[in-house]
Amino acid sequence: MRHGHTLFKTLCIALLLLAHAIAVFGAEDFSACPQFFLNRTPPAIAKRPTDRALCYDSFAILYSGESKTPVFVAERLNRASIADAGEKRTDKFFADARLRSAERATLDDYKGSGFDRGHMAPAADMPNPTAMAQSFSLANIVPQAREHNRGVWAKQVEAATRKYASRAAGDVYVITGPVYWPSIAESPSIGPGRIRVPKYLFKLVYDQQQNRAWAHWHENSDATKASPPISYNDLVKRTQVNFFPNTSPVR
DNA sequence: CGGCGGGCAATG
DNA sequence: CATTGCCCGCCG
Repeated sequence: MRHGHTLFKTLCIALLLLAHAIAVFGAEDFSACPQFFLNRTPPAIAKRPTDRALCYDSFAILYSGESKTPVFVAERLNRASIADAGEKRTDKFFADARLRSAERATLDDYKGSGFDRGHMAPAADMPNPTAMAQSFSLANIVPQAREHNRGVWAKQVEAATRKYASRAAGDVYVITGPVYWPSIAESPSIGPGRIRVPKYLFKLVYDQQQNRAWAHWHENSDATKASPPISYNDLVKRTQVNFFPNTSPVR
């Protein structure tokens, strides 16, 4: 009797710990890190079987075990977070142990591929050493054309977004991600793990104070030049993702 | 031009 | 493993 009671208590504690672990790591959804999403509401998207929600200190990832890249990465930037940014880069990329080995990218996949390991949530956005280190998870990375990554994307897109957030009155919600050919399976890939190479990259920026949104849309190519942002509605049409449910931003 | 952000690769 | 040097594009 006494023994049974103790066993029951132990089981209860184990279940609570498990539930807590799932919440912390966001294994099933983004309930552990809603703060990175406008109105604490993640994009409305039909999840594929290998998609996984991952929470980090300063960003959240919906990760695809099919493409072995993010589906999207969400951040919330503001004047304070940008003021804290500027950590020294660690450059320690790593295969993310939170993902099943069959569904994660490895360092080998990118090595010698000819593509840069391009951040979706940029390292330079990160406000502290932990977040900086986490940003080098390959779950936050896509194969990106070298000169695109270091040139127009780094300056006209990433740095420009930081600059905007540093001057914004309130929070700026940013969602960055890859776009593939109509079928991921037909998309080119790198490495033994067949990491898919995006056809396009987008970065959606939303200023909550002004209810304004715009999106950078770039072909993942060394030849890509700076281009004016597209509208929120155009991005929704091109990606078929309702990024901001129940919100209608203006341009 | 130097500095910065984003990388790669060779070396100990 | 960490360090170092190098490259690139862009900005002021």
